Amino acid sequence: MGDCELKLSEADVEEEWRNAFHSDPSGKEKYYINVAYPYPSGAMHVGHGRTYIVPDVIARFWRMRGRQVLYPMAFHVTGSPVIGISQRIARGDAKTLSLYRDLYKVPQDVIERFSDPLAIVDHFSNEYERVMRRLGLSIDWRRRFTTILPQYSKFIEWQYHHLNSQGRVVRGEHPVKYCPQCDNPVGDHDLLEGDKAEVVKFIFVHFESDGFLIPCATLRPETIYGVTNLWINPDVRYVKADVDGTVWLLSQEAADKLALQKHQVSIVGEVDGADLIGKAVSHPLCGSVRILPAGFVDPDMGSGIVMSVPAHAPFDYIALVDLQKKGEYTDIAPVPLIQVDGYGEIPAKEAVIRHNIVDQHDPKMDEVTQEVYSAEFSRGKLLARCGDHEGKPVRVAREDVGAIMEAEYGSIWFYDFDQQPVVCRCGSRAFVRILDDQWFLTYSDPEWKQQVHDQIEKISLVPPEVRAEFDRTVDWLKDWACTRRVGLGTRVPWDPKWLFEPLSDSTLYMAYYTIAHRISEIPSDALTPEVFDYIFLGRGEPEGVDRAILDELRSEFLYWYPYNYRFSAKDLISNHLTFQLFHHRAIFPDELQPKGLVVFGMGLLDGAKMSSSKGNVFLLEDAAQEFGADTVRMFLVGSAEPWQDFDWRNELVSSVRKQIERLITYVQESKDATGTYDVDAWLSSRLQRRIQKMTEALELFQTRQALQEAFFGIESDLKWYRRRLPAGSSGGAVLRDVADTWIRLLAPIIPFTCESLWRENGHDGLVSYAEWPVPDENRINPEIELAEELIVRTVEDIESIMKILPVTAEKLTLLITPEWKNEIFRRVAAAEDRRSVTKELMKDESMRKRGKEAANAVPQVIKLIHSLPPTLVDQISTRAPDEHAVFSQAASFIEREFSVKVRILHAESSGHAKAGMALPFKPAIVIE
RNA sequence: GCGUGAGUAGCCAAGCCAGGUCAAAGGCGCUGGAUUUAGGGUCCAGUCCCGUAGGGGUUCGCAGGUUCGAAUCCUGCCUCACGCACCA
Repeated sequence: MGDCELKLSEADVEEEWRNAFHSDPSGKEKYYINVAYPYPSGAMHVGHGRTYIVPDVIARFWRMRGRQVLYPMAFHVTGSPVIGISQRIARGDAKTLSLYRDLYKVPQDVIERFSDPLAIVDHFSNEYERVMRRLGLSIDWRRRFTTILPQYSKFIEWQYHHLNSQGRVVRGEHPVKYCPQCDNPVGDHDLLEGDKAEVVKFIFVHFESDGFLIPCATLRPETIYGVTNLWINPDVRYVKADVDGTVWLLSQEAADKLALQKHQVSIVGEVDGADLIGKAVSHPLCGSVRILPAGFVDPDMGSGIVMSVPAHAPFDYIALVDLQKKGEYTDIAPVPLIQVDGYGEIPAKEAVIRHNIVDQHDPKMDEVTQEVYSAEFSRGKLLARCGDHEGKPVRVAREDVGAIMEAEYGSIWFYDFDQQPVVCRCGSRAFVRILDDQWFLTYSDPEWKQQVHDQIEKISLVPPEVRAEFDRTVDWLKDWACTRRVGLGTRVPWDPKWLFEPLSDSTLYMAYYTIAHRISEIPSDALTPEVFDYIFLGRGEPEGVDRAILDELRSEFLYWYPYNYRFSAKDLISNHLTFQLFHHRAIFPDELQPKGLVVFGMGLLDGAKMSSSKGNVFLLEDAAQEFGADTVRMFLVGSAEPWQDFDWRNELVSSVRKQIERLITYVQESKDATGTYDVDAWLSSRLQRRIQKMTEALELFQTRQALQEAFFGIESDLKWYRRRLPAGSSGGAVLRDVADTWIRLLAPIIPFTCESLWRENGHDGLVSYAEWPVPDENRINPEIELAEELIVRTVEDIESIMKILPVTAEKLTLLITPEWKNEIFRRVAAAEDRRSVTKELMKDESMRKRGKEAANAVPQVIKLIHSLPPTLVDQISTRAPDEHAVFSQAASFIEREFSVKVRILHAESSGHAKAGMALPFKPAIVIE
């Protein structure tokens, strides 16, 4: 519709806002919110859009309510993804190039610079800012920074200086994916194949034979009690190796892997697998068993030698059966050690039979193995032959037996991938390597955990249900490897070959925002830990920076901190959001701890998960281009509450656009409204309630609910208002007041439109800083609302009768309830036990006089009361409207609505057969 | 498998925590009507089934249970989402 053109385009408004949201400490009460900053390695899609728009709505709301609001933004460029991206682009990788060229629409000349990872983050940081401005985010852009800024690095150094001196950073060992060719750890994005592979921790069970050790890798150490034999591949050449001073027999592959896992390995000899068949080996927990041949044994898995538990491992069972079919080793029988519901004595055997497995090459073997494994792990209990472990659940026994083997029987841990192959992008195979000088944050520290638990109790969480998840996360956290060898970031000051990894350098930056715009002017060399101590902790006598400046920074920090709310998607609860609580607790005093967290749901696109790599994304800028920024905003905050998942569907979005157009048309039409009408007071009264409800909703971050009230609520009030006006009228001067209020209520959500309308309605300043509407108690009029409610309900009744009436109505008579039924209504409403009301009432002389008529009315009234909202029941019983007067006044309205002659009569004086149906708030209706 | 949360009419989504207000708000979609209506606007009505008087019947993942009464409380089951670690 072309007639709702706005004076100011979105671009005009964006320009007016360019510097409008710079925020400095003032005499006003502050409101500081922040969001998890983006990693700018690609373009923003609509899912990102909501993450930043919801806080913007909140920021705009509180700004209008007179708070000094700070909403800052920065960019997280720490880590290694962009390094991988830049290398893939340099290499001309088609998939990556297509993603950046076709999906993100990066110009060719810019892509060419992307072989430098910094060019990528620079480019997309600027893009983010541009698109965020396009969407109207009221951010103080002066405070923008990236996490590799020298000043920020100094800040991180300061943070870790404290954590380290508190003993919260410790050295330990950690398994990583590692490429021997590149001599470097590799991230998932650095892999050609196996990027989903996980590192699994096996235990080596050491069997002994002729003075050397035979290790068998297993995840199920408790099954040692059921070992009947070992498996070895007769076609593989094994090696004898000196491992940490003892001679082991294992595959060459396993020996190589061990060498990467902090073991001294040197090969001392070779043995054919075939030569080992039949040898006896022993372990103290299972005694002596023999080595048997099996073709399924892979030298690249574990040690290349497998311990066999035929009672519980289908592979072992079927391999044994295969041999026995040939008449060999018939003296070996499965030894059960686990009892599990749903299976008999030998679960592996049952499963194999149930699935009709013929031999060990059956493709169903993996599935069968998984089935038995799962059943035993979740429900299994150990049998008597397991000694002290009898009766223990499998998951407990597994831990216990593993620990005993490690402590008493020389077992070691062995790491390997859960799938093969894992290949580095250099083409070489990747392995698990143990880095023994890795730095850890001691999140496992029970005292620290307790402090965080205490903090979680005090913090405001939205929605409150996530509290349990935070607590669980704190309990579950172990020490966190907080450093990496490759990537962008800040070096560990005391061990500069390491960098702080991304989740560990982004836990305190909300504090950095408060001074970011000022500190960038100070040379980083001057930013010693003492300087930050002064700014953030208020102590010390730092040199090198003008004290007056430091005092200003200190006071700005104290003005804003602690932050009021931090926003983030729910997938960060289990790491980032909880980490930052740990760090705040460790560094800042009680009064500076985070006050609140808001957790978002996830975004879907046409019902499917949004994913850049799968191309299932809708870019935010494209959305703004196609629908307008306000439409995008209104859809994103209105289609679901922030913590719920939302689904972007283009056809739903276009209807939002029509809604905004209706608003514009309404406001523009209301400009000339004059005069007064009877219903004005009702509209005014309703408006006050809408203001109140929307305000409450936004205070609770319920953007959807807020929109329901402020948009659809007011719209539906207006529809009824217009319907109630005399024929030919388009409404009174009250509409101008409604328009002014409406614009302000919607300004946080659709600020571009509202900014323009506000201007058009003759206001000078920005609506972004206009005063938030406050409900005017004097204009709330319950009597009028109640009277109008009576009319609404009656009109609905008339409509539903008309609908099923075959004849055209000419006359309509409303029969008003007699006063004594009002008395019954009041008595029933007030009664504790509604079942005995009749008896009570009949004790009353005046009621008894009416006899059966009164007795019949009671159940009718009870039913009526049950069907009305309790607040309405209260109102009717405390101040029942003069129904005759209400309808007399509305008679011409009803006549017009239904094209009938209307009469209003008292039921008692009518004598009509339907007169008895008249009840309070429900007149009898006679249509003829 | 473990942890957390969720399953409501064609779709989205309120309500459930504090049982009767619930055939269940609101929006979208769809259907019909009105409109000097451009077949994409606006307004009105309908949208589980039945009904020539404002009513009745069957519903809120499935199966039970508690209660005078359950979408709302309890138990079991099924399904889905997020997380399960060194990664943004």
